[in-house]
Amino acid sequence: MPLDPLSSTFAALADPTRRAILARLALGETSVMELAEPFDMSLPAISKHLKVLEHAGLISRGREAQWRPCRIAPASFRQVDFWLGNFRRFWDESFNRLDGLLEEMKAEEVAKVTAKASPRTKRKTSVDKEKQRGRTRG
Amino acid sequence: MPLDPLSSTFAALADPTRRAILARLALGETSVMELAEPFDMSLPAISKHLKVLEHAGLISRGREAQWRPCRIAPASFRQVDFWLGNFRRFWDESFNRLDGLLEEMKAEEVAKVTAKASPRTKRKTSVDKEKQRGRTRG
DNA sequence: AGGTTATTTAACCTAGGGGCTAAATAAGAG
DNA sequence: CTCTTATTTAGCCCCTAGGTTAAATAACCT
Repeated sequence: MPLDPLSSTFAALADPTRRAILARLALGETSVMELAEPFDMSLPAISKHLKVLEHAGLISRGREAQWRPCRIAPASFRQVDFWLGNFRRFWDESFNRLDGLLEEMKAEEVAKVTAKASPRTKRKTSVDKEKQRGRTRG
Repeated sequence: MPLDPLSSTFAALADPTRRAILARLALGETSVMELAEPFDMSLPAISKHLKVLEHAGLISRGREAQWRPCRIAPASFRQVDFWLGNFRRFWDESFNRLDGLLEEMKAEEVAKVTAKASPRTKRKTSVDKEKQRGRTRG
């Protein structure tokens, strides 16, 4: 009965209402009432959606008087992104380039600080590297 | 009845069997029989899963004699990644750093042009800004 | 205490998802 | 044509997801 975390997270994301709620929460923490306002739907329905999102680890909830403010919780998003990473090479062409760019910038940053300025000019394109690369993101 | 693309994609990803199938396909194109082999499940069940994945745009299928080889299809993965990008700032530190760096660079650029050089030392925290930001990946 | 606001729980309904078995289709192989 | 292999379709179950309304909590206000 209890789905694995990734399954319940994806399941939670499969509903447009819930994704809209998350989009709203991306703008900042807010109450159930305000979250419910845009939808033509009863409050219990929204309450259920929030429970699903919370159980999926996509949001967390606090308590302030009679309000239960909701906010984005990063963990499950991170897991989804991580899982997606296994497939990124199938579509993200700029993945390698961006990755290279990041390293370059980091190197420059370091160069400034250490004043050692080892010049990076080479890009990597190898495929094997995909596997061994320490995640730059996540 | 017809869910929006993102919803059916997330729904397709919400099943561990289907994710396992995708993981197998990440290793390369293969037949239904071979995809079914690891699972203690009837072939029709697998067939249904494949149909769901195909309808979600996560795989595509060819025809070779009596086989219908399946392979990863990039489009829907890309869409998921794109959607996820709206939330990346919530967990990806390197994303924020990149974002900050980009803004800094832009600011320097502007400074050069306008020759007004208002020194930027502070990182943005405004929420509104998030909306107008063009995606870095995608 | 009694009232108002915010949110959840309970009980119910319906549609669709994921599984099965049996049968149908598609395409090579003899 | 017939046989075998690969895959899908057709029904049939059962259970859960998402919605509803009515009632229960929770916490503030007077």
